[in-house]
Amino acid sequence: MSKCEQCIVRQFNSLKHLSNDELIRMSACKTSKIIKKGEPLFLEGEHLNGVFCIKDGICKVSKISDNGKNQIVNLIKKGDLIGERSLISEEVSNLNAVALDDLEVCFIPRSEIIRDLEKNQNFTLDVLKNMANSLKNADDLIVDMAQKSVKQRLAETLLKLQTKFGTTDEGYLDIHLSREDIGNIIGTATESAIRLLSEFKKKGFIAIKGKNISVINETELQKISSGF
Amino acid sequence: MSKCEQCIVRQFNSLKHLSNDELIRMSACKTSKIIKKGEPLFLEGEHLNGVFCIKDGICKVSKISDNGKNQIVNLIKKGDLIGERSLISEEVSNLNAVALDDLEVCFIPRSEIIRDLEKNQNFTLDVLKNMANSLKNADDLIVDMAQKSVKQRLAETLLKLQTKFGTTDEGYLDIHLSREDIGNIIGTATESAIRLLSEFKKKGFIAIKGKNISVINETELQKISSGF
DNA sequence: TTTAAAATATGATATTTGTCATCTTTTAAA
DNA sequence: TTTAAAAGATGACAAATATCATATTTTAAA
Repeated sequence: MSKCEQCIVRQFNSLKHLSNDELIRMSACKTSKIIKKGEPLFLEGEHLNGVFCIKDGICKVSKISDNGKNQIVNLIKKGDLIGERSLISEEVSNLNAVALDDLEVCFIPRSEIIRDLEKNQNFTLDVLKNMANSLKNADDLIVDMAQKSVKQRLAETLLKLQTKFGTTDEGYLDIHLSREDIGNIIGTATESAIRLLSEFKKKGFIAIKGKNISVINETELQKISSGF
Repeated sequence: MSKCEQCIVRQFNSLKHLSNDELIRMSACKTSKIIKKGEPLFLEGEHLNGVFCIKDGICKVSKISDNGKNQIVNLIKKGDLIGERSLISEEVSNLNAVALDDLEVCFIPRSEIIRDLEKNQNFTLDVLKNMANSLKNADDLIVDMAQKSVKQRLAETLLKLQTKFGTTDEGYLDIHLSREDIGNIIGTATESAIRLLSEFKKKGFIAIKGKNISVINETELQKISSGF
């Protein structure tokens, strides 16, 4: 079993504010898991008895609307924590978390996190800062969803994916999404997502090879995203 | 100048966790303001040097999209705090706050709030809980905006307004929104909002008298909201 | 490898929604 | 009160997007 004190991933999230003692205690109670591609980390309505720290892989966070359609609200990657929101609200999860590729996670039990939140002010303040940041991102997304066209949202999403996940040596976005996933991120039918991707490709703004997408003309996508 | 220790509004937000000493210090540094209907409490890009506690009135919180359209992301009422998010992130405001009717607010300087966040764990944890709750609401709104039709969103919004603001003796929603505001909440053109309100009225789901709207058939609106 | 299932692609069409124009009503200022 | 401006209402039309059908390609299981 690996040790939290020596885990590099910790540096990317609020756990970096824990003391050595706290980390040792955490090591003793945490468990590691592998979640296979397509499998859920947790689902809506599920009681999360702790939080997950993503050691490797990407996780899509989504919610089923009243209409029965799936909307991806966030993509979580290596170094992120997930599950704190529900834990802090003392509610069952309001979201689904599903592995986009094979996921390596550590599960930290609820009691341990609560203890740290109550005893370690720096940790709590950092969790608060991250939550504030998530809220800002969510507000921005509300505005985009409400006011931008599907085409604008696709352009914006491609740019955001590039910023968040970077590119491979060949210049492709370092994340593999199905067309359905892309539709579920921008909030449109899969067919519409496919059509617009084809259009962007035909116009030379992007290149596509299967699930590999690369941004060719960032400037043009930026223009489309902001409505010109 | 009124005293925070004796202010009933405090009971509705995180300030209820402050000690008497902390409240006395807050009283000494806070300032009261009246914001006239239509006037901004603060605007996007503005540096908020503190937070506001709403003593009376309703405030619309919005953001201008890249397209130049105004999207209302929240309505804030008596007892709510506003401005903590930007303060915690140490950023300029990402949102506009404009008085929907005459607004009575107290301004609490940044240094005072930061001090309480650093010293009073219960206060911080409550701020965190509220932020977690706001994030959940924001995620729900993202899903609605992305997946529901304008008609569904209008039905849902009317029901939400009733829950949040209640009704007057005559049964009207206890909030006065222009048709433009309603459009800006549900993310549609003012004309579309007007048309759908007329349709709901004609079908007997709601009654309208100027800016007064009352929900007549809650069940039917609920059905529409969830897509039936 | 073979083969069935899933994912991708594209056309045709219907529906939803936005935009623009115009008219009426309400509100607030002179 | 009068009057100009703002808000509300409605029609006509255009644009965006969803839906359904079907074909092709890719993926993964037997």
